[in-house]
Amino acid sequence: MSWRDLHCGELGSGDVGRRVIVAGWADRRRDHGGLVFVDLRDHTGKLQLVINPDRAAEPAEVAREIRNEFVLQAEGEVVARAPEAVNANLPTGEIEIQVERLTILSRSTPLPFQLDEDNVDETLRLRYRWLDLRTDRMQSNLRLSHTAISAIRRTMDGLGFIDVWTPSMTRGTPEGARDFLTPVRLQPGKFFALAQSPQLFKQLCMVGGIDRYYQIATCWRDEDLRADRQFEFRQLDLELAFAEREEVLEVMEAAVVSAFEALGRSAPSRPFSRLTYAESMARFGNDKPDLRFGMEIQDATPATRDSEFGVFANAPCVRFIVAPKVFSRAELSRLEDVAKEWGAKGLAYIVVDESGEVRSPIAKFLSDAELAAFEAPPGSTVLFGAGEEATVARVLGGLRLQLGRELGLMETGAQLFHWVTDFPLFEQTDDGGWTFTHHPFTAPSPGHEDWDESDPAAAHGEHYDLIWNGWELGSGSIRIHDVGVQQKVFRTMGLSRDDANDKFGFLLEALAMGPPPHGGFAMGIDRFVARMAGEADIRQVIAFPKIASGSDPLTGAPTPYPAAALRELGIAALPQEDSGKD
RNA sequence: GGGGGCGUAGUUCAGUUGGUUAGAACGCCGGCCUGUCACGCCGGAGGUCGCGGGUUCGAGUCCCGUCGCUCCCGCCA
Repeated sequence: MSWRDLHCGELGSGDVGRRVIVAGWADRRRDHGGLVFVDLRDHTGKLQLVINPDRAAEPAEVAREIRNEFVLQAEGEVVARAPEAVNANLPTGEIEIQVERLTILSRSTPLPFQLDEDNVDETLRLRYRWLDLRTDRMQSNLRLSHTAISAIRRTMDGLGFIDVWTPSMTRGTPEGARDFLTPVRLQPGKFFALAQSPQLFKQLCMVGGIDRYYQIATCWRDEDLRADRQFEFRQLDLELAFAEREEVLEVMEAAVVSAFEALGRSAPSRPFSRLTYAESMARFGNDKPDLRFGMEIQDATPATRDSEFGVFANAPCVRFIVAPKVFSRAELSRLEDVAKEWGAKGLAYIVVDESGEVRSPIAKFLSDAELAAFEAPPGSTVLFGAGEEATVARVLGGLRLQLGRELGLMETGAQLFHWVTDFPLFEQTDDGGWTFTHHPFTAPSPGHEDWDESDPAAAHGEHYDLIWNGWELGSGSIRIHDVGVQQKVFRTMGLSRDDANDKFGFLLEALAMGPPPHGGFAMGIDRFVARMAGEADIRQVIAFPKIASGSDPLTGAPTPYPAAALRELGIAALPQEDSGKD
């Protein structure tokens, strides 16, 4: 004997005459004094129960006690509603259950918030997440997440990948994000770190002959939380032996497309388009360009080389974007503030109004040839960046995105996926040293193996990012499988031989024992799913997320821990200083 | 570490240039109601206006501090 014969949303007019047992939550009770209606709800939908005291006296008594979110079991006949009583807004609206037996399986106190209320404070929702999970929004998000991830898993399975579990507790890597540390009783004074990613283990799987590895891997990073960042998150993590870049990209495209198809969405067309890092920086001002709109950055450096406008003539780089709007003085002043936040000293502009007339504080310095070079149609504004190339790119890239949002240019409904490739292998640190752009295991591009260790700026790596409408979904690379090259990368980073051996000795050893060429990828699954669900933050697709302050309002974690227990772990908590005092 | 926004019944919100008893809707409690589906009608309870201090005859409203939540920058190999 089971609690129910079928789900609430599974009944229809074809079931009329059946006698069924159903169970679920009381979504709403409408008590007419005699007749009582109850909407019974589960994850499949709602179903109307009718309790008629003339037909069933005992259920009518029970129905009086029902309150919102009581859990009920009802037995009765599926009956067709009279035509005027059909509810067209309800999928089960043509029928109802004429209740003959009604049982309250569990009761509920009044709820801390209404499940049908919009804009409920998120911390309150998370404090009572078990209630929030009952809402259509969360039901739909978690099911969408499952559908997408299942499809991706099936795709990976079909392509010959096997799911290999790698450790959560591993060795700390102080040069990455901050680690979550785990003390261990058997090794007092020492710590495991929670894995920031399975990177090294999946490479070791390749050395171990696994051939094709994947995992929906949980990763932990002790950094500030954001709308798209949690302490712990999942990534689709994969690695292929004997792989060239094209194979990795094909696998990722197949995975992404399969998720779209599983959700019944029109999938992005393959192959995804490509852009080099240099091209992306020049045309869009960043390495994760939003291609849903134009307003591309254009170069004016040659045209302004001999400009009478000193700012242009003296700048190593002059670029501009043309916005399709005539901005007012006040708007331009606000845009200048935006530009300054991105590092500009000011914002030069030329307004070309609807009649083609030019309005600009700098126009008098510009020759006709210069003005002609900007090609601004009537009804537009040219915005300039002048200075160091990196700053100009950042400023104009920032303005472009800001204006794209403000002018609604992004609202095209397009789902644009593309690759950014050919990243520099190294980038300069604040103290003048060099560090990896992606991670230290990325292979140099063919022909870039002989970089100058004191000035490696020109070296390109076999690194690629996957971008979706201006969001970085993930990144990957062909890895180094030559122990000498790996040692050279560590040297370029300023890591001594001893340091490298201490931290990554096991990798260097493995690379010395027959590593196959290999490469892979990692994609943020929660971010991907959040976007698929149309959610602005990943908390809405995670069952029990933390809030921005880094705590869990449901359990109250993290909590202090008894000193005696800490002692056993070989650690002690420092006393917390009063805020506002030294 | 820095910057912006928010904080008023259980919930979502309103609250005028500072003004005397802080409102609405939903929810909750009680009563009535046999075709509703956001059921309806009548009645009721429910507020340290986040907290502390200040200005003022008078503060939800102005000022200072603080706490909480949130978004962003830094950070996230």
